[in-house]
Amino acid sequence: MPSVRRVDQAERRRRILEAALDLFARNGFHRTSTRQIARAAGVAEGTIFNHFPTKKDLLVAAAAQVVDDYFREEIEPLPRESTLEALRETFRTRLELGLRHAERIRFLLAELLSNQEMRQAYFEAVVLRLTDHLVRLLEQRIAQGFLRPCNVRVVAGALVGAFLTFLLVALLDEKRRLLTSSVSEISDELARLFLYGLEPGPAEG
Amino acid sequence: MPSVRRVDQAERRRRILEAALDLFARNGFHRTSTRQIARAAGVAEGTIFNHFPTKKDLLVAAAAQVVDDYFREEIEPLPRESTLEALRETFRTRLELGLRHAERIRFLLAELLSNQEMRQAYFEAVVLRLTDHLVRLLEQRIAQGFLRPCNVRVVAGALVGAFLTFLLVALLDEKRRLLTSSVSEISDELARLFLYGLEPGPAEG
DNA sequence: ATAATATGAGTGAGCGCTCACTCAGAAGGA
DNA sequence: TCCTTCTGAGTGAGCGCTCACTCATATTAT
Repeated sequence: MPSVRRVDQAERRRRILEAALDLFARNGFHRTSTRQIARAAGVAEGTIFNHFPTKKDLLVAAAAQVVDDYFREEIEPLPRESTLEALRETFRTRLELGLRHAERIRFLLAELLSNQEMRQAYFEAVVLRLTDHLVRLLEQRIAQGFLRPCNVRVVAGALVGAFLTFLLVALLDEKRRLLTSSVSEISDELARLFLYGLEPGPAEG
Repeated sequence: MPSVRRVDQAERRRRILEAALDLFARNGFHRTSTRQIARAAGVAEGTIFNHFPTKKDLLVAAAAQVVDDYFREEIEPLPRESTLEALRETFRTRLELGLRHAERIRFLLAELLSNQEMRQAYFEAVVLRLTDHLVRLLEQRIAQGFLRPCNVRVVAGALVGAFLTFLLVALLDEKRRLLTSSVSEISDELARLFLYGLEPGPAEG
């Protein structure tokens, strides 16, 4: 039977991680001191180091938390009915989820870009996971004849890129000079772009 | 006539900036000390502060340098002949230039993501500049009837996103598990994707 | 000689992390 | 039940260190 003590311990750890992630996302890893984290978590500074050997371990745990939270809500496969509808809905739900997690995703990306040691692990966890999923979906639908054959890895990269960029732009564009459309308008246009391309043609109607 | 001293001064400033940018790109802003910069530039630590009041000023100047260097090589408008060819060539030259500047672009992006103060200024300088250029090109070609009407801002965002993502992936994917194709293959596929879309059709041949 | 500039040891602030100590609560004997 | 002993997580002042930045002095150009 788990003692009362152990429950409290897990809860304390969770609170420290929560406080750290919150501060990292708002102010960045380097601008956040362990003293600040302790104050925000309502514990003594030393307690942090009972749960996480170093500040870097806290960073790694925080980054893992972001990835886990994002992928908890599963990316469901495109329904078979209409490819355009399916693409649009996938874009919409993913963009909305991303925008909800935007601050934390920015923190994760910033760390990935500036922290050489974290790249390998999280590149695998985030980018490969996203694109592998897309690659499987694309291959399946090409086999079914719904999409033309193509270099699926390049196309998957472009899809992830278009998606990530909207998150970044949403974060950077505080004056809303670029993100003037709504999420559903954007999803609409992206779905049409990737399905029909930019060439004028009969697909337009 | 400019004195020898003044030439030396400008040259010194340039060397300090060069050394700082090099170290920032390799190790990140926070992991680079002013002592390191001084040693790399071959000057005393105090000299840095004669040219740049604070370390942050050095960061701002370094970031500006990256933007200037990237945009020095002008983005020429698409030639009129073949839209597919033009798109492909634009992607190819931009990707190659980006890959040459990759480490510095990563540094710039990392700072943009983690440094709240720099966002406003550099968002304008980088993202708006790139997309505004694309928006103008797209509108022009739509008016000429070469492309279907569309939400040009969304499409421009997707193009910039696909482009940026390949740079990021190139930087993160050390084991080359995603970037298995050559730059020209990638440009080829992207041009076809954005022009014809993914739907099977007569455009395929 | 004078002004302009370069120098680098020095400064204090702030950092991650430690460790001697505290004390609530579990364990156990009577 | 009550008292004693044991345990280990929690605590926070403080350590050692690094940092950006300063300033008295040296060097150099005119």
